[in-house]
Amino acid sequence: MSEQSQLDPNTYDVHGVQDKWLPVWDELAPFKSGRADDARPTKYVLDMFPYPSGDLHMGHAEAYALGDVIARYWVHQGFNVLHPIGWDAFGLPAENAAIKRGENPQTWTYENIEMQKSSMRRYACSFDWDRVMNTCDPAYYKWNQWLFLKMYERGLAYRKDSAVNWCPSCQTVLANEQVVGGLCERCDSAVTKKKLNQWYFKITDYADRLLDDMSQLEGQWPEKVLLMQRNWIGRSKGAEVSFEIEGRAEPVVVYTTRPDTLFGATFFVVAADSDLASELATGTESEVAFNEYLEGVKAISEMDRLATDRPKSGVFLNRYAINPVNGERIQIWASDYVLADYGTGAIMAVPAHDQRDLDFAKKFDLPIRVVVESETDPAVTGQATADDGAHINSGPLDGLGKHEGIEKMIEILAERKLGTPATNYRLRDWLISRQRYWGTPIPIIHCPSCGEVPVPLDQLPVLLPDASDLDLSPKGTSPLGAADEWANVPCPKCAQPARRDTDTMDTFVDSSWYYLRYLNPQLDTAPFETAEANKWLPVDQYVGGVTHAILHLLYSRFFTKVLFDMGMVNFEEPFTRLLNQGMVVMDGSAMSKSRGNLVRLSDELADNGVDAIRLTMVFAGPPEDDVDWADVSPHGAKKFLARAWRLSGDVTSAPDVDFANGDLTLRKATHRAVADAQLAVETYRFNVAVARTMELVNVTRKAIDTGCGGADPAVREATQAVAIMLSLVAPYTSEEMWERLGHQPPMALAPWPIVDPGLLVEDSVQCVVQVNGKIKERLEVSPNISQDELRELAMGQASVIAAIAGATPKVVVVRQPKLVNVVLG
RNA sequence: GCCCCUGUAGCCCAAUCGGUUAGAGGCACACGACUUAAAAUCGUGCCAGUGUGGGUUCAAGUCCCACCAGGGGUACCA
Repeated sequence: MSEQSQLDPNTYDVHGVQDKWLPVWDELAPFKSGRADDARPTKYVLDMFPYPSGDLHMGHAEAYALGDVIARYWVHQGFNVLHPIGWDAFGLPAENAAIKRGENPQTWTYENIEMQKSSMRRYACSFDWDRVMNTCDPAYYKWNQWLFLKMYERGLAYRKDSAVNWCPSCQTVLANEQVVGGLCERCDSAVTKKKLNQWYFKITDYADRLLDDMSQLEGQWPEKVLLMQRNWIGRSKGAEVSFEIEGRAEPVVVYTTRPDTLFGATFFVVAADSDLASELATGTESEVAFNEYLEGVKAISEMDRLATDRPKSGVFLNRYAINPVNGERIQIWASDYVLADYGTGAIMAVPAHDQRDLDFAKKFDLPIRVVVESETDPAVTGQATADDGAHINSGPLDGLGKHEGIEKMIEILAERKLGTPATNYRLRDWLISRQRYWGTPIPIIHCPSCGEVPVPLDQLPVLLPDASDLDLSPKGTSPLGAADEWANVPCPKCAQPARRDTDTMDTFVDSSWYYLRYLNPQLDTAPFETAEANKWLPVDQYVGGVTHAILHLLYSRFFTKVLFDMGMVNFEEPFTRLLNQGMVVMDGSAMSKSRGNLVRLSDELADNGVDAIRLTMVFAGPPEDDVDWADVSPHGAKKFLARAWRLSGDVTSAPDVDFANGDLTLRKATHRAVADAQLAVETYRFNVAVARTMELVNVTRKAIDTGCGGADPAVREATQAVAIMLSLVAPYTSEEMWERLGHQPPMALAPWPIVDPGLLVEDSVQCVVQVNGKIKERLEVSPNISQDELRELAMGQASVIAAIAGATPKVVVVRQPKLVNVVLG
């Protein structure tokens, strides 16, 4: 009571309730999930953890408001909910900010984390604050290194030379996701390729499982995300076929999805930038022309390469391959339309049935042979035909359709040992090396005599050297390379002078397993405890932006499968349900300073308070849709909260009053509202749940003012239901209402109202009687009227008899209790 | 180019299974109350036939086909 006296009981004080309840919640810790004696069933709600670049913004406000609805709902439903938060704290922005301001990336990062943490507390996120962790803590990245070494042991971490994305301005490699339209996402320079020796995770070993296990996620993840992952993995089935090359001892293998069109292969193309192309060109009269062409190809920027309507180019190598099924001598060309790193880097070209091959054939006047019957002639129309049809000009395949043709050809090739069935993937291994400072050092030591030597597990973590002694500005090699004292160490095997690997890991490694670290963020003997993992995981509900639809979610799924194979977890998919929230935009476009449409979260919170902003986010529309701040009304949300709050002051019955004697109409409305809201929350229609709550507030207001009055027990029942439903989105208002209603905090732990099915049943429902679909009569009938009874009743109505006018009904459709339709001839 | 999603009042959005006269909620607007007045607040009210054209059905916002518009994904993957 002493606390309440600080607030004016007649005025809804937005900031007053925040200041009042925040310390109380800190004290009561209603969302603590680690108690050993907790017998409640478990749920794990996970929000994608934030990157600590400055304070929270509108996007965070939306995402965390949505995750909170689910977490708080499950708590009210009696679950022991694990809802943790941490920071994805390694990464380039910290390094860039440090370079710009001359600060230490570590200082910058931890300052931002503290700022975000305090904003989140005030925003009343239902996090378990005992489980906080940051990926840049040595206690965390130690286990990145441990996992890396376990992967290395299993042959899943390896080094290779490869052409990687390189930004000549930033002087660093870029991940695929940092190349936008061929340009560096930060400085807009044209990205080039550079051959470097880098570390990779062998995610391609898991391609089939990553693809096939998606069937478990069907219906639980957005269809769009599953589709994007399927496309990204890009499994295709076909065959590998050997072609003899004149003047070369070894045959060359090509991959094709259409082995049935082999009789239509009229030339052969190798990727211009492949080793094979150079080898075939060397010593021929085309060598000079080829080298010129290759230089030209290398000079083309990534951006230009992406142009789809680029004309085909290439050079004849003056070499010939032999078509294995018909013995034909076919020309070998080099071109950049064949990719060196997909399949075998060489193809059989079937111009009649592949558009790219046809474009090439027409440009260089190469032969075109139709082998699958179609109405149009590709050579004339310029359109390759890929439809099913009968094979022609194909010897033993003649007359067969596409599917049988493929099978038959594979059979023939196998018999003659010229080919085998084969599967190819678009997915590439995951390049994890970064030439950056602010990341996890790769725990490998390079020894001149022993080669790659893993850092012994008992010497982990390999700590980052102090940034203040290093030049972090981009210069094309890792800043760690300059830390000689750090890098020069004796080889763990032979004790001779050796050198640490100076690259750091991609930060996607950090986020691939953080959901397991929350179980025991302080644990010093393992990344996590298997028993705890099997108790809490897989995550029941994951919430985050669709921007991570492919990379983060694919990598996390990969890690989980590796951990499963290592026997460390007993599940193979980490996230059971996934919700992708939309973005917060302004006037239809993404907010940005340069556009001048930035809405500051701190301003919005100051004007309307935490609850109103959370409510606005949730009520704006379906959670997957973008919230356009121009279309919503935080002020309206605040008004509604005041309206709801006012109810709690008008309830005059005692807290323990028996609802059974309350006004029946209001009781029914309450139970209907709770039942609807419950269903809406469970099906992600949070905006609808809010609308139901608003409706109940309106009905209760009327009951108090012009109906049964504030003393009726039903008014208390309704108002308490409002408070609980509201606690999913507006925890401060809800807690305040709960106290005014005579209850103890924390209201977050109050049980969800139990719906009485008896109160959902109506005494009577309206039934329409149609004749030929036109409404002739409305009847009040019992909800459990029988089909025959209703038919009889309807057919007896004067208006219906008049409308039928003596005709014989063709059919009478009865959908009791709501509809009868009499259909005349 | 290919693939996917979405089109409901001025605006944001609702509408288990196909089933009453499409409307739960909100914004905006109009009017009324309060006020010297205005703002704020409270109350009352208003508006579309579901992008277009076909089809299936006794019955279509809901299912099917085509087109149009908007949004997203992808980029020569053989």
